[in-house]
Amino acid sequence: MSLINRDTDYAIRALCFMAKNKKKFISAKELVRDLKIPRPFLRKILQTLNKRRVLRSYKGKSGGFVLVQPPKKIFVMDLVRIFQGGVKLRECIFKKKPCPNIRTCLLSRKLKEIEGKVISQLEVISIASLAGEIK
Amino acid sequence: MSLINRDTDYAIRALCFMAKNKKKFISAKELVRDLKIPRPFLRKILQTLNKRRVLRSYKGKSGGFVLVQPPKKIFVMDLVRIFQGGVKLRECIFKKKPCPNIRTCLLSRKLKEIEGKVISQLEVISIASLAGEIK
DNA sequence: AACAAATGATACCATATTAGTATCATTTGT
DNA sequence: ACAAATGATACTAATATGGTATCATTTGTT
Repeated sequence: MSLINRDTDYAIRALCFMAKNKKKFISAKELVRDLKIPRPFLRKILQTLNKRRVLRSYKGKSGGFVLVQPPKKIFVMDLVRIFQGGVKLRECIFKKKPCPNIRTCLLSRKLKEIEGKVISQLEVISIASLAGEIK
Repeated sequence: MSLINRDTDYAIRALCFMAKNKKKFISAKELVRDLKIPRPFLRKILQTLNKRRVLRSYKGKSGGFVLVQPPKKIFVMDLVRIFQGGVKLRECIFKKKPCPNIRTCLLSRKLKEIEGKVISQLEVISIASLAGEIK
């Protein structure tokens, strides 16, 4: 029931590393060395971040990845959306039919409220705030 | 990533039903008929609720289950604890070693905060509040 | 005393999700 | 031309979850 899965987690770490090295291209190799994430796995994540334009990738020798936006403007919630499709704390068990139970729906309503609060909290955690070492 | 799994969900429904029929013993049979939950599955849930003394069971012909406490005093968070072991929105990926990353731990701290808020919200949703039909 | 109707305990299976791996194609600086 | 980088995609393994099946025990009723 983790709010954040491994993809998101690894993405956050990679982005934090990059936030502190903004000057140059960063290759998957460097990230693997620093973050100790399995290489093919990290590459998949970087590719996704590229497609979703959080990063921009450059092929070829001495290629790598660069942040597209400043770390202040990248939020944990963005990554949760990319890698987990958002936060859904309440999937209705009856996916197709309308809920047969009023009670269930009362519960749903309350869970939706909680969900909204969680989302708005994730929307203000920036990569910058996580990357800061001393602060 | 649902906050509530099926066990908890079914338990809530069963308890809501019982909350409205407090007078007599209620058998698994009746609950199955009303709730449309697979029988052996519901029975397992009722057994757990009995062990954790949310219900009390009575064997034998015309036996069944009774609520031990008033519905006002049974909270969704109690059931989440029973069936899901609580709410853990952040399992540290590095279970054994201490986290190698400061950033990860900064994130952990923020997620813990969110988790605490979620828990306190679940702690005030009572079965009574979910069972009420017209209200 | 026997039987039926209820719960108790427990072992099992099937499916979906998740984590992680492997492979080959494409691009590009030197 | 080659090496070093990313792009795309298919596959495998482990774990969690949802659900089923079976047999034992208890107890009211006749």
